[in-house]
Amino acid sequence: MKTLKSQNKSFSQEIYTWYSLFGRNNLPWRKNISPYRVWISEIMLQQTQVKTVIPFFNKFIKKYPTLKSIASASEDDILALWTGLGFYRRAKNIYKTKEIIKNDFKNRFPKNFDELILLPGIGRSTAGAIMSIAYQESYPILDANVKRVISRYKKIDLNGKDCTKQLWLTSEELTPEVNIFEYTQGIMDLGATVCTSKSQDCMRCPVNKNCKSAYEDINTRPKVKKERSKKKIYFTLAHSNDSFLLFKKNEKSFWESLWVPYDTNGLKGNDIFKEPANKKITNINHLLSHMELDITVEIVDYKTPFKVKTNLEHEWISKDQIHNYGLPKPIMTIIENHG
DNA sequence: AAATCGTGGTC
DNA sequence: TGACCAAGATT
Repeated sequence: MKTLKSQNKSFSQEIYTWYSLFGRNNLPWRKNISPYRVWISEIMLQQTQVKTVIPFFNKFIKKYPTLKSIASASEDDILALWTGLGFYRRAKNIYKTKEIIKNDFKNRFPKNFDELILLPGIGRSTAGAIMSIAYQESYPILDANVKRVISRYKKIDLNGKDCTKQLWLTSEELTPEVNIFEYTQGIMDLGATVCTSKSQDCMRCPVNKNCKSAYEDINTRPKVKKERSKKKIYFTLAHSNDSFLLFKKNEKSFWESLWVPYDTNGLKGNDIFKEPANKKITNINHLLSHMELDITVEIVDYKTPFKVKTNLEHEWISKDQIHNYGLPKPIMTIIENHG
């Protein structure tokens, strides 16, 4: 019988070995690993670069180091720690999930994939990451790194139909039963440092031998051509005695549940404000992923805070308390710079 | 199932 | 410098 046992190590073994030599071991969520910390980091890392997440993760963990410590946190508490990070639904989902874990799991972090994937904000990839990193059980992931690495390795067209299904099947095939922790971290590190979206350093790649795209100058990026719709927003930001009048945004749209100035809804003369002692208008162009905001903010200064006649949820928030509230980045910037 | 959901890194 | 895109999930 012809035994064609390959002299080469398998894909996962190569990744494992490479990780032990070149893995990024200094990332904060790779220290003191717990299911809770893995969960928080994985949520923050969704569609967000490592470099961006690091300070947010550290700040979050400093305030809420454990599942127990976050048990009684409010949604606003969690949103406050998300200010400036974006995709604020993630923070709301962290709130929902910790409530579910508290009420339905006796505040013990779920250990099964089937339980994890039912939790808000945890999809297949995040559940797989928690299983493999926190519990060291063999589950595939499919984040941007894995997508890129295996699509090049197997030459899967990222613009093709059903490519997501193919990618998941491929990720399953390549995912090992053993050393799952190192493999999962390793393939992400490989995608982040060697096989990046803008450069393919095939010379340093541990799986270049069987890679169908090795040393090819290919572009595996999917075509994304999205028109950004434009939206005008008119805010009136009342300020007095170092406090700012903010309203909780309750529409099911962007920045939901964050605190913003009064939205005049495009009406020039607004109803709930008296004539201010001083006013100033600033204009900001702010990009979201799917739209372009043209924000006009009229900052109106008053000698003393006044009672606001409205049914809208609102508060006068002092500057030293502002960081306990969830605000969109551009609004936070305006407030920090005013005064 | 295409749209929605943020912000900053990177070149 | 504008454009791509990043440890995706949800509806």
